[in-house]
Amino acid sequence: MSRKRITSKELAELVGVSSATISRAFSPDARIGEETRSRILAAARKYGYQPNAIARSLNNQRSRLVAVVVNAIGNPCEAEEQQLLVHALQARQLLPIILCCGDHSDRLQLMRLAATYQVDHVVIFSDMVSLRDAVDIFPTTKPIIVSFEPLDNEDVSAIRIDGSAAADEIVDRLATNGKSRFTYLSGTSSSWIDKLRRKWFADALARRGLAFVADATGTYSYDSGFKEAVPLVHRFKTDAIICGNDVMAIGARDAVKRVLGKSVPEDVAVVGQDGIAMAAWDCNDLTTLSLDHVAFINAVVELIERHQAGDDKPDTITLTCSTRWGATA
Amino acid sequence: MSRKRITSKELAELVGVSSATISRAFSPDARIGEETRSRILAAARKYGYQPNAIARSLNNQRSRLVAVVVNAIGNPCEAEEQQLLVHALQARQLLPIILCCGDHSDRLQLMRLAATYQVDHVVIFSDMVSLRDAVDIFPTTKPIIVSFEPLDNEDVSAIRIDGSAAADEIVDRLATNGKSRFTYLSGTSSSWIDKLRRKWFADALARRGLAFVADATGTYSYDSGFKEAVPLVHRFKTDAIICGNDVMAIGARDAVKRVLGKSVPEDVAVVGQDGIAMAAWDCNDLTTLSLDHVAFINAVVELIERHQAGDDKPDTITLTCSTRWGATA
DNA sequence: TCCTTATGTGTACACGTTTACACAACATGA
DNA sequence: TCATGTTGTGTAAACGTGTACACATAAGGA
Repeated sequence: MSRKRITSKELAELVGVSSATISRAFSPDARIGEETRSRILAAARKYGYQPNAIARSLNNQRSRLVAVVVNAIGNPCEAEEQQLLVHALQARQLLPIILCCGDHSDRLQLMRLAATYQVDHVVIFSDMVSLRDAVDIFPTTKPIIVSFEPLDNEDVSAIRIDGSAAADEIVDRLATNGKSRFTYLSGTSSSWIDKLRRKWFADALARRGLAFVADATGTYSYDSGFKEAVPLVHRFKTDAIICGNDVMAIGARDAVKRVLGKSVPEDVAVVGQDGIAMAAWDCNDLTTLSLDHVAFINAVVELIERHQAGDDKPDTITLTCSTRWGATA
Repeated sequence: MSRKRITSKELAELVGVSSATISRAFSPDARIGEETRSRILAAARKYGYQPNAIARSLNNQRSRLVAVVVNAIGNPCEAEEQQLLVHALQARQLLPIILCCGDHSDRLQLMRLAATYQVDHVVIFSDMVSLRDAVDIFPTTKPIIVSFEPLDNEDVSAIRIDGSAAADEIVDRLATNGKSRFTYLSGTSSSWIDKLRRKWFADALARRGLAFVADATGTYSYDSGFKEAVPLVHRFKTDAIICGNDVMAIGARDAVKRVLGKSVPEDVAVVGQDGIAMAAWDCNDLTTLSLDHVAFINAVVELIERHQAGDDKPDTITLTCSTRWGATA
């Protein structure tokens, strides 16, 4: 019984006006008689007419679609930002198209597909896609990158995140508590975000004449944190594990306690990164280098709004991380 | 420097053919000379031409967009399904538009906005939108509903989930272990999904001459599980809390252990629902009524594929839940 | 009275594709 | 030889909007 959607020309016929007038009834600041408009809106409600956004986009050269490039949806470490962003977009009548690039075989093709939909903005959270590819695939839409290092490309806007001060704070407290055999558990081997996060801590250690005694690499997942922590403790006698994100930190803590039978933080301290909600749960109470997710998304939205308003001047906003002190370090 | 995107007519000019031939070069089974096609594809690569999907959608009456209506992105209880679905869609060259309806002030308007984009399919995970509204807003696109109760509308396809057998199993074991003062912690007061989940357990209890001694209502969140569990134990002396989802179960368990100082499951058993990955983490090891997420999404994708192929006959697929036995019950 | 200006509406085209139709060139079979 | 079919390509219309332009009407000022 699914009746076809009514078109502006058909509605015009029914109301007794031209299709142009229908269009005017739906744009707030168009020259149209007050009486005509209300007659049209009433008829639209009656017949279930809604302007076709696809046709409008083709005409306008504005789709009001936003490509959001992420690694995964499920992983809590990105989920909070995604949720905030989607809400902010929806409040502005923009629709998000999510691209999961994390384990997708051909990220570039996926991004090209999204590009054919003439998205108005591109937000890149994923560290799996290079800046170079992004501007290549979206030549007309300047992407907004979530960056952890200075960009050499002046055509893109970016949010830069600086955790060096917080890392320094954390290392300071750990060293004061007698820790000396620091190790780093990466989330991935290929990401420059991960490399820079490590560098914040490595620099803080260096300032005190210390260095990581060992490194391991996981997959940003609980299981990988659990598994990789074991040799760090066993073979390298670490007494402080810095993890690439909070989920791995929880995994590492579980391994230290359950598999190795050691206490946290007395025997081995565990530090996370991200500051996700779960870190504050009573059963976790994680010490973590945390980012203010709200400020972060506000910055992204700010850039999008400027871009939407036609301001093509790219800009970079820098945010500073803070520390959440928990029971694990 | 963002050069404008090249159009099919312009490319035609460059290659020396008509724009129709350009189009043919991009559709696999069109009548076109092999030599011409490769010449066009080479030129397309050279000038960065990609067909405009918006224009194609307008012409085709097929957008290859899929509206995915969810409560929230962040909440782990839905995230796994979302991730699987998005991947399946991307593999089929379909793009998901996520609609977060959970705490959105005007869900209906949000859905109407998506409807104007002429989405090909609609998948409704959220229990916050009624079937009636959905078919109303997407009259031309038959929605696929994740349903927990028999549908009275023959125009929609649905996945139905049946957890009664698993609930029976769980109640059986708890009763055998001497539990008798069961309580239910809902995730929301307004959802019929939640009501049906509760009914699975209520029926299982009834079969043994038992009934819930008290009810509480949270918000599907850790914090609400933590908070609502306290009075259930204190005032109602419950010895078995059935929770609306896993996250609340983790919160409830924490409250029982840390705030009330009781042991789980000896003093109070805690049961979750969903079977999310986190439930299996060493620190949680939750007993939970769990759904096979892969089978679930496979069913959704199956319905989408049929619909995409032009099969308009609605169908209902039923899935049965199983039990994950952990250390909390 | 006429000129000017504001207001409301219709006409026609553009946005970038896809595709039905027509047609030319060429091959095939009798 | 001609009728028939196949192949490759161009022409033109359609998809459903938004909007520049033209125009008719009404209002206001001299």
